[in-house]
Amino acid sequence: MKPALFSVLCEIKEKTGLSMRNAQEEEPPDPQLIRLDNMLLAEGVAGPEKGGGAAAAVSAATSSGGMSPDSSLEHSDYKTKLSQIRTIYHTELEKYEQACNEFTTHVMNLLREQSRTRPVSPREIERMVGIIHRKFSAIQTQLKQSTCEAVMILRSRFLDARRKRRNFSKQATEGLNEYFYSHLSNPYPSEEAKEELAKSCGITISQVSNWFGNKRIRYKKNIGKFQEEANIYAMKTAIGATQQSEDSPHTPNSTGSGSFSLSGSADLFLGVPPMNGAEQSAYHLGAQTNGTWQDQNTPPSATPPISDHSDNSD
DNA sequence: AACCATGATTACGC
DNA sequence: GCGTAATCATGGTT
Repeated sequence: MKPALFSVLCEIKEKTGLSMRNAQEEEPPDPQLIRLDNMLLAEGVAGPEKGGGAAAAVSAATSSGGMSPDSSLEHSDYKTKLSQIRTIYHTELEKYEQACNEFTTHVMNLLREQSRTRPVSPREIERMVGIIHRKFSAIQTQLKQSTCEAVMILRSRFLDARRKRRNFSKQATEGLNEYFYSHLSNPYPSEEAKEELAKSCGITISQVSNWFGNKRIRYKKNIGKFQEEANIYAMKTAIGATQQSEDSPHTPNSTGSGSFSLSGSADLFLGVPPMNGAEQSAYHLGAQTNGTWQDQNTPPSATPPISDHSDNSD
């Protein structure tokens, strides 16, 4: 008697409540959650356990950053921090899952128990479970979000080289400057030259490229400021070249920087005082000052298409 | 602390 | 992919 009555009442409840609750019945895919999942997976936080996970994370980080393969010390530090995040994430996740299961079973038992004294349909229980799961998954999403944030912060801390900037050694800067000022009319080192510079200066090729990029732009922006430096290096290379030519009349093959063929640029440097020349001094560096090196492939005027100097005999 | 120098990154163009 | 220009973030200096 009672079961039959209850089932009827349940049916009525279903019908009245249907319109209200049907809306939240199906759950949307939630693109943000997917995004978070993907990121955590890519970061190696959510992936397979240990070892492979961390390695994958580091490789992903390095590949995306395009960093140099060295600096493994920082990476190991990064790795430990990342695995810390991983463990926290996993324990939290597990905790939530467990809590969710416990709560769900608890509620289910409760409802089942209550179904003896009041009309509770199985569907209602099901729906309740769904609600609980949704609530917990919302919490999980939050956990994922904060984990993602933590990883991002970690990455920006450790992998962003700007934060770990060290000035190059004196010799390195010297070598770079030497090349720059001795090729002032066309300060674009070839791949080979970059390689040589990198090797001799103890830095990477991309660092050489960065350096030249920065140097060109900063030089061009404020030639006056670099006048003194230019003179010093021009003098230096000139002296080096003369010494070398006295010593042995061969083309230098060591760093490729030697030789004084500053054609239009270095001839008057010796007479320019370090301080006053700033304003009117853009003169003596000729081509590159007004032309600003612009296009390397189409020389504006009488320059022959073959590179810049007489020295590069390779 | 303010300031400049400097290496690295980003956005964009070719 | 390499270049410029702008920008960021840190290292040194004052």
